[in-house]
Amino acid sequence: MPGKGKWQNRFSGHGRRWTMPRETILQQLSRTKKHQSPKEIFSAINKFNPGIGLTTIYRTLELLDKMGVIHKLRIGDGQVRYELQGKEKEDHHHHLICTSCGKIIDYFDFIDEEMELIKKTEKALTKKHNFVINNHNIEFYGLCEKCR
Amino acid sequence: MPGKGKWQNRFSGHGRRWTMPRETILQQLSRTKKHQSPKEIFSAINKFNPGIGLTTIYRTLELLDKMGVIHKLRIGDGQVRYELQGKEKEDHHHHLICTSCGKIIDYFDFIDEEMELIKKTEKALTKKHNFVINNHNIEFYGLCEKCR
DNA sequence: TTGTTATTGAAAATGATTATCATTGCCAAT
DNA sequence: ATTGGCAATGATAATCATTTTCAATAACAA
Ligand SMILES: [Mn+2]
Ligand SMILES: [Mn+2]
Ligand SMILES: [Zn+2]
Ligand SMILES: [Zn+2]
Repeated sequence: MPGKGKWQNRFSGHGRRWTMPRETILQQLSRTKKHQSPKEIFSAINKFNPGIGLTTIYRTLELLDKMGVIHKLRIGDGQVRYELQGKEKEDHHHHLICTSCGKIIDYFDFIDEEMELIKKTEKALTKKHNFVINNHNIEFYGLCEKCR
Repeated sequence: MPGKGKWQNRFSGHGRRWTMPRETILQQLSRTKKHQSPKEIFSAINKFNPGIGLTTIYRTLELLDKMGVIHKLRIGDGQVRYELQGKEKEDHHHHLICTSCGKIIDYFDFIDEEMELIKKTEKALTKKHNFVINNHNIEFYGLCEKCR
């Protein structure tokens, strides 16, 4: 059944429901590659759909993150940020964060080499500390073109 | 003038003052290798020195971080954490964080290889995005022995 | 010793996130 | 197509970490 919406199938039949707010929030996340905070998402949606509450945004984002549909970012600016989680290997990336203005740049360089190192490290750490690793995070901090 | 305290010289003569609260906070940070939150540091100090306020803890930690004496950690548990910043190359490490109980493990494995990759990436990113990189952060998330 | 001013601590303010709870509406079963 | 159970919602209040304010204090250069 094509045209049902890209994500609906991930909600049906799991005790979860496909609702208008969730669809709207996913649309807003799809609309840009920016890393949006709950408040930003709320503001954007609120302009044309004032019915959706900030609480729902928070809850939905948390759920989508747990489902692996989106990715939660904690740069240090006082609010959490989210971006859509691509499914392809080429979508995997990390971030360059300006400590002055908060600008975030996605970078995709050396990801292969990085993945190799990550795998090796993961393996060693899993064995050494009896730890199951599910995820990793790499970020560079510095000053962007405008701020330095 | 030896025995003046390990850090005093970093405060004198820079418009900064060497005070009892600062010394106490640095002592508390030295007392353990744990990654302590402001509140935890406050509680520990408060037991034997109830005069030092939580506000001062916050301000001092921020200052020490800016001075490069300590390192700020933002794992996702709702509060910032700090650890002493070692000066030797061997002190450089990253973290393994349990998403269930919040346990943090320092690891020092593959740091050399990592540094090589980091340098290469930094170089490329600096050129490509005209960005000055000052710092980086790497962490693995997963489940610790007890939680999995 | 003294004047300047960085530092401090108590209290209040801020601001993001979470909890509560009555209401709504999705959807599987009929 | 209807409906009953319960997941989801939204308004509101509560939490809780961090920041701001401001008057009092104390480090330290002169
Ligand atoms: Mn990104
Ligand atoms: Mn550490
Ligand atoms: Zn910038
Ligand atoms: Zn654990």
